[in-house]
Amino acid sequence: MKVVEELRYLVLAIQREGNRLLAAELRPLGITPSQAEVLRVLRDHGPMTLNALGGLLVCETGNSPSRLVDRLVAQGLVKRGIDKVDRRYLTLSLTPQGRALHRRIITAENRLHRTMDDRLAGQALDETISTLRSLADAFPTGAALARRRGPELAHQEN
Amino acid sequence: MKVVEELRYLVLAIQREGNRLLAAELRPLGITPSQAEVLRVLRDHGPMTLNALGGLLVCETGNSPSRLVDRLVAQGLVKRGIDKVDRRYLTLSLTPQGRALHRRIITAENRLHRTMDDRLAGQALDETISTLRSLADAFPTGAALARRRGPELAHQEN
DNA sequence: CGCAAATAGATGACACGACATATATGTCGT
DNA sequence: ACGACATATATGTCGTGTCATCTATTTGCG
Repeated sequence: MKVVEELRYLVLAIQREGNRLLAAELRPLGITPSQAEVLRVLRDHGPMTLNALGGLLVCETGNSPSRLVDRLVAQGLVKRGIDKVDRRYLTLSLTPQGRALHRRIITAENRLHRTMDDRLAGQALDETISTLRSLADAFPTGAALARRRGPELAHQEN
Repeated sequence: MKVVEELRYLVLAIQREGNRLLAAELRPLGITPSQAEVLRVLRDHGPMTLNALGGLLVCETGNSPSRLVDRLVAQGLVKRGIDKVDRRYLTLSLTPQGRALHRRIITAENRLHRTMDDRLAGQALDETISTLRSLADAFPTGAALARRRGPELAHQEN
């Protein structure tokens, strides 16, 4: 098996299992990993339009995450307003419940991160991270992630 | 952002983009990346039951990939027979068309792999691969992958 | 034998993701 | 002001993935 092919399958396997574990941690909170990412981005990067949100999400490319946001609005976690000046734009922001839930999300995510840390048993990750970055940064969602690491915003991280 | 968290998002981004690119390469062939993985496993690991197939797939955990196989059977790429001795078991194998299509799949995958190689620009991947393996191997789908790497060690014939 | 437990697979339900297309709103050239 | 174009968002469709539950078949134990 070619090296890049093994890399491809490893990435697939890790993404699947990570997602499954995170989904299990989040299930008691009534949300999914993708929904959690939306809440995270809205909390860190303030009120924003749907397109801007899409530009910062890793979990969804290209498309406007209308339906993803729909479910969060339906749960009362996100407020969807219409821009007064240009009625095409939405203004998405967390509701107080959304903000409160996000604190519990961080706890759940930290449990996953602890599990991952244990599996990695103190291995250095620097080279791995930088290799994966050079792969990811060339792509839209990788760029989204880079944007969240962001030049301008040094928001507080959990 | 914590290191393992960055790792998690990088893996997500790379998986998404890789899947998108591969899907684009495979679209002219009328199949999806998951379907391609089934054909690959069936070609490499002979006729097998649905559960055994599920045990070698990275793209789907736990469940029997009934519906995934359904579409391949509908396309005439996979033959689904019933075991004469124990009628609970299926016998899945590639049809000649499935075998023929798999050759074209390899070409498509190689185009993706070339793209990935270019992005990685000759960086050494050894450490990255071994780090990711230590993460993946602890999980079922990672184990599936390990089983595919070393078919000789695999005594999972059920 | 006769029936409970186990095993293989199928199916229902739900939320993604991706692509294509549709709708609503705004901008701009003339 | 009008109409083509552009932009933001919504929606239809399809194929996963995941979990829960269901059916069919075989096994095992009295």
